[in-house]
Amino acid sequence: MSDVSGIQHPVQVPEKPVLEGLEIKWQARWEAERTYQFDRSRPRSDVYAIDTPPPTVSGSLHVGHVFSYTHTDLIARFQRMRGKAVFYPMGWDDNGLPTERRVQNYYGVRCDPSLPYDPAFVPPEKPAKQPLPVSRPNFIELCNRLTAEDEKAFEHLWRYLGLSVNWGMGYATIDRRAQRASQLAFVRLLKRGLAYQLEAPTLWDVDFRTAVAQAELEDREREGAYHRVRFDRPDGGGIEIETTRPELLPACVALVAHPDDERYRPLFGQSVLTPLFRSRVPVKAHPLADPEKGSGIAMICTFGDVTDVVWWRELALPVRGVLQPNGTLRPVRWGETGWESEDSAAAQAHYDQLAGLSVSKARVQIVEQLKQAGALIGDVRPIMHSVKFYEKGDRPLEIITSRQWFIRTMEHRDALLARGRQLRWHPEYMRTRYENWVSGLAGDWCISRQRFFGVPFPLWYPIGTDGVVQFGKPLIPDESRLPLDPSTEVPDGYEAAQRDHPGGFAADPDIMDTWATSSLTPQIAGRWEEDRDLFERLFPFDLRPQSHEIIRTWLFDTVLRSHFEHDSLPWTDAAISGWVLDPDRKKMSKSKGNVVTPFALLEEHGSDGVRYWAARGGPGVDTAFDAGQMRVGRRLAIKLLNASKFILSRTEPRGAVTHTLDRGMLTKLARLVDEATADLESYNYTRALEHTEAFFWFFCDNYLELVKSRRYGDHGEVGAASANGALLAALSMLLRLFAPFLPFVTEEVWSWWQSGSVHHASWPSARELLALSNGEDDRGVVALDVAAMVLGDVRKKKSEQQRPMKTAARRVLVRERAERIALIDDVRGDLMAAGLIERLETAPGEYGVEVELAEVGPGGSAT
RNA sequence: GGGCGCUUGGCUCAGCGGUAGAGCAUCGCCUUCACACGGCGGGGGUCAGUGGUUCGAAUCCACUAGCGCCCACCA
Repeated sequence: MSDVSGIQHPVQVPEKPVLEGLEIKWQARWEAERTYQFDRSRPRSDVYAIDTPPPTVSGSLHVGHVFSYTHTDLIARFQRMRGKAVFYPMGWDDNGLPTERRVQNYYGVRCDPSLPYDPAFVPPEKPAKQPLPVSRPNFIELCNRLTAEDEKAFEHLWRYLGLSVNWGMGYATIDRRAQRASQLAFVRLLKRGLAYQLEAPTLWDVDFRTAVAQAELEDREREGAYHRVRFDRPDGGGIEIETTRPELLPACVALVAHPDDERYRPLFGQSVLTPLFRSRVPVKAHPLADPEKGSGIAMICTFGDVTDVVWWRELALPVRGVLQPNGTLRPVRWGETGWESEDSAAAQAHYDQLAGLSVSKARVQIVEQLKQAGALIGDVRPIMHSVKFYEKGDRPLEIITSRQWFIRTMEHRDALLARGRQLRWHPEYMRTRYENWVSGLAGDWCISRQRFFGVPFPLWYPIGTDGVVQFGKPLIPDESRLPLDPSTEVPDGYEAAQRDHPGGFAADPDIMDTWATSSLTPQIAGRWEEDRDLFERLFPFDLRPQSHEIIRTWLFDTVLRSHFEHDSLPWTDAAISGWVLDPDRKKMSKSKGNVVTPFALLEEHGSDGVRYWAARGGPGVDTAFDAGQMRVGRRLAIKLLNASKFILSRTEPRGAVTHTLDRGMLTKLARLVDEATADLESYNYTRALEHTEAFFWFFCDNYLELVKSRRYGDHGEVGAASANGALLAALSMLLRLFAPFLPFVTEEVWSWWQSGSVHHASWPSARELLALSNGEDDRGVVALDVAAMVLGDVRKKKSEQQRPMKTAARRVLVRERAERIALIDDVRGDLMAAGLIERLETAPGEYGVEVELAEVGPGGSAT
């Protein structure tokens, strides 16, 4: 390697080097010179492919993004310097609900799919109080418009932070390529029977009016209340149940108790009458019923919670659904099939007071009715209990029967667990989260959503001559037609005029869950089925970086899709980053109002300073937001400028590294290189930085001071040549070791004396150093350490005596073990110069230093 | 209820079987010719608790407590 100590052009060091402006200067240069462009001509074995997380484009990036994206960039830069062609695209997740919501608020509009497209539509200057209804195509235009603006702002921040992304290789989860991949992958699953549709109870958000998946649930503690309600037994007796959802009483289809519960065993197989509605419902036995809860017997409604669904399915009960998609109780005609009652007129009268009410209002109403009927026993007892919410929703989820699309997961659980074991996790223990999730899967993955801004299902259904839509016979387009929107395009063999007419066709009205697209990021970024040559150079990818809370969604879903489509893992390694915590140890998030604007941070501490802080947060470790660490990083970058300026201030004479001290320093550095390389290979970037930094400060505080006088020629030509050779070699190495962490300052210093970018320089190897110093020098290592120790003790003496460091030491006596005394003689000149030692004596013994300082001169100043 | 992780000086963390470490903060000294956006040096911890394994434990094992996260069928 010619660049170990070679100078590639006349050295140009600024008079007073500063960090200010380096971000602007170098990001422009990197863009102009396409420094980080992906070389797609390289074979798979030379490629390092990263499945970058596409950030959600629904507002602004926060410091947590800066944190975790820096981690990925460290790895990308390391791999690039190791000679890999690094595939590092940036996607944007602009598909889905967050964007819809943001567009609604930003422009003050609401999507009304029944309206026709208005090509002349212009959004209001300021959002109106009443949302303006717009057509679906107009709404989608606004989504695209707003996300484009956000994406520009995001790219600006990433460039300023110094992410070495392949700009131009990106994608957006709503763009044509993502739509095609989503639809293509779905159609293939459908043809293989791995996707299916089903009319079934589904978790439903009544505000968003859409189905949601198990992975999008979260529990929240809410106030609720137990209501003790009396059912009548045919023999005239009563039976009391407790419920938190009395409004679902009309939807009650059975009571259930534990099979071993002696209290209720005699009732199994009999039936009882619901209060108010006088419906006859059976009493059933099921092991999930908990004798300890409430009265030990529960009512089963269709559907109050997921346990109801289990009971309904396993006990083969009928459906008596009362909730409609908007969260109100629907009109019901009592006496019809499925709605039998002993007294239909009374049931109807009771129910009519509930129909049309929201769940919460219906609850208040029915409690009143139960009281009047004498069926409510005792007082209502308030409790706190956890309730399932859609993670983005504000009202509890309901369970509503509807037709939805699913991808099979349950019957592939074992294979998916095996995939999880095949994957290399960083840190290793994150694998457990995946295993917990896969083992706990409760149902297949519901991928359909009743929303607007997303990837449509590319399907139509024939309409019978009777006008009934035949959902069981989907019309699947040829793959060559994808992507398509079935609401505007027409299935083969039909005319546009036949849309929504008997004998014609109907489009599938739904869009896909956003994860149904995000789970294909390797395929989308890698241009699967579009650019076969590229895809084969990338897939399976090397790295999926992501945070731990979306292991159950993004990571799992991606593994699933790849397992089905490619019978492979999507990547070999997953690096899981932690969260950024505020000083109260809470996750930083917008809703808590504790988010720091990332751009202001970068401007205040410098991108290198912020990256340093991020790099100190190890893989998977939640890390406190700490401006102090950013200042430390900034100080390190400044030190690098100044130490480099010093080293480059004199480059001649320059020659073979022969001096013990220099050989010792290079040997230490060679050992550091081996360590740091191994650490980075195993994604332990934090340790690599820590060790590099520790070496660098030792190097500045001790080696530079020890070598200073000799490199100026005070001890002859040969010694100076050795010093300068070693200094330049060390600088080259250190710049390259720091380059992934501090890309701006290292590039700046590199440019003072080297050609090309440090980010394409080869990653340092111990071998190139040892070639220069003619092999390892263990003696030199010890000599350097001893010299540093003695120098430290001399300084300590001066400090203790409150004397300036420039105070001379008349006499220094070093006691040291006999075999080390010879080493001291090897570095005697350097040590005496650095410590301003006038007479250096040695004596055998346990290590110890005696220092005799010069007198304080006249007037108190030291001489 | 199950699982995972964490608990080390005032703060943020490293160490993970061999006599307690770093940075920040603090205190003292020094305007030293690369660096005052600085340098040098000092003080400060019975490594959450209890028990065990070991010649030896912050480091391994068990239990306990606190914090965080994930999961769970939450009448």
